[in-house]
Amino acid sequence: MTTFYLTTPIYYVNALPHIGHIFTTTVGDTLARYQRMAGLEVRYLTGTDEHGQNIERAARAEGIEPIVLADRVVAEYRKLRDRLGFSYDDFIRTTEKRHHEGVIEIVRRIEAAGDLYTARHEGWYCPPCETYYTEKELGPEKTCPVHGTQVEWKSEENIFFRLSRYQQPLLDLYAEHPEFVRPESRLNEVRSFVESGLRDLSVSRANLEWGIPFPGRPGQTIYVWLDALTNYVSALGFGDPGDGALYKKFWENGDVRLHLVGKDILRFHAVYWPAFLMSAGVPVPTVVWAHGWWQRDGRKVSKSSGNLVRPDELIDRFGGDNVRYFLLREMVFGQDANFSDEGFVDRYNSDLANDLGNTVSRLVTLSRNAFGGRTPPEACGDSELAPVARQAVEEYRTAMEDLAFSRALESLWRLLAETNQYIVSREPWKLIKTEGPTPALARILWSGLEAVRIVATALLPVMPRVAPQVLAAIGTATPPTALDALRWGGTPTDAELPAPAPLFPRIDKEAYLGEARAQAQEKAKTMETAATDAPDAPNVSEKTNLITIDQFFQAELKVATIVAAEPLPKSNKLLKLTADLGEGSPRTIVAGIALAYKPEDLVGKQVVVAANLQPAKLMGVESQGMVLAASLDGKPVLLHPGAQVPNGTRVK
RNA sequence: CGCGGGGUGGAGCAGUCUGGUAGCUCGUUGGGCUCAUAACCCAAAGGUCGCAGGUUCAAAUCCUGCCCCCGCAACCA
Repeated sequence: MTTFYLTTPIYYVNALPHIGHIFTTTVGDTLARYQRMAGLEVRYLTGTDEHGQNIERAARAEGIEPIVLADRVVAEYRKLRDRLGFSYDDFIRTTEKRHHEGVIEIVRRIEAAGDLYTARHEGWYCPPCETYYTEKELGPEKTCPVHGTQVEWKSEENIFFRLSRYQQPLLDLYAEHPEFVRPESRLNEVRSFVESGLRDLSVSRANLEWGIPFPGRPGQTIYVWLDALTNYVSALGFGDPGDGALYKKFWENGDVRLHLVGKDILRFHAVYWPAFLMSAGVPVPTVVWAHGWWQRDGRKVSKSSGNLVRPDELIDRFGGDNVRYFLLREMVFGQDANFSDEGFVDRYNSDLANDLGNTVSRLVTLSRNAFGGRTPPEACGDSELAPVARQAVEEYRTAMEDLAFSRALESLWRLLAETNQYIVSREPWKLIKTEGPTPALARILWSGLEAVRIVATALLPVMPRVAPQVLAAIGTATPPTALDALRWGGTPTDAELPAPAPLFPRIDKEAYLGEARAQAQEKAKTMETAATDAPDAPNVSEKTNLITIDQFFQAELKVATIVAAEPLPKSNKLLKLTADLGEGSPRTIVAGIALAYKPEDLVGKQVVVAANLQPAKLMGVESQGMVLAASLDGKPVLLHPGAQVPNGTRVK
């Protein structure tokens, strides 16, 4: 039997699951379910990446062990299995013993191949980035190009992997297997990266506690990619002293080994990972498939702007399957897509409530009325709808094989539209009155039901819980498990037909949008307060949003006059302000207001400044305070006193 | 020369690789139907496919130049 091994990326446990994780796992799940129905032997893997300095730091900040933090986030991921009906066969955590064994084994093989060497690595290092930068990349005054904070001169021994040795083998791989990277456009990206030259890759860190110790290299810890990527084989028992049957079946002798990834981590999966495997003498994956990102209301999703799409409320409100449908229908696989509450409700109402739900409802009612609460007593093999359905199924299958879920669903919905047209053109409600339950009427209604049955069957991989309900509603109590059920002819004749209940009740759009807005505001509030006491920690528990007056007075807010303002070179958001707080010498304050204010308009204005903030370097300039502004959709609106007051006046 | 994504009827998008009458969903307007979840069916209005050149019998699609928008702290798929 053809094997089909499918993986999602393993998710980093420093944040709660969001729409992106859910999307990738939904895609994998739908594909896994589809391929199972197609008769392949499927194994579907997901999991979590739990090592690294970021986790360590976040845990310490909360005063807990990293594993405790990891456990907490993992619990959230596991909850999604039930909430969204995920059917993965395995969930791997990089802190598990089996994973350690796999990593040790792959390192051992890479070492044996002579692809590891130790070298002193010296340079400017940014701790938050965990990255070295060259002089050229640094900002003014030796600052990190990313953070704008001071970098450190660091010198440490690292283990390097001879990635450079695999440049040509990788190019050969891409040439021989152009399907290795999908979609095709991404292959060019990967190829040109490799063609531009590969440098050896540092695969260890010297001062990293939270990770897997590098075998035979005391003091070194295996760094992220060599650790994390290996999960795809360690989960199959690679490196396990046992029989390794799963590994042999699904990897070594497997037919399809497919990694789903987001476009941001494509390079690691399409370059580093196959290079590691080639070195270790292990087969490379057959496909790395990259998808795009979800945006929120047309903007990139980010924690700081508070526009995360948290899946919980959506699932609570609409159910997991409807969320799955939306995600798969709305994103053209491979490209970025946009999430909005309005778009969600529109999609739900028009596709699920109007088209699918209503079509079921009208057919069931007609049938029940005509045939005494049962399906029509006569099938219709040569229905006009049959060839239409056949074509829809064909398009659906082609699209599903190509991970083009939105196209697959479109073709099913075309069939639904045709079904509605068919019903209208035959006017069965008139026939019931004029001629009664004739064989002709039976064939018409049976055809309609059959078309819907095919749609619902094709939806099983997409909506694993709701699709069976649809099937049950039209007389098929046991959902089929194989794709042959997509052939015309499966609707039972003269079978019991339960009274219709709305499967997809319509949502009142205006009411829902109001509701969603109120929720978002509520959430923004709790997030703000949570951010003050645990900057990077996942906020699982409820936090109160009340502070005491003493806490409030910890912030020294003072009035200051802006005496000078100039833009910061190379920055488009920052202005460098000189502000008089009545302290003798003025302060330098960097403010991210350049998009909303011109420097010349600010000079002479009085503003409110948080005066006892820790100084911070932004683009190499030390900022000695913060100018207060109301934040309106990310655009700052400065606060000014209602009347001129002396500089340094306390605000309370 | 920092990197990347994008500009297609009112909104959101597909189509661009592999040129050949511009398509989908929603919305709007008019009509129909009454089995159905104010649903469904029919019809209409609405687009110089960012701009300018070029190649071609033919360009949303290929080439050149330009304009505009969005993202690029961490996290993250």
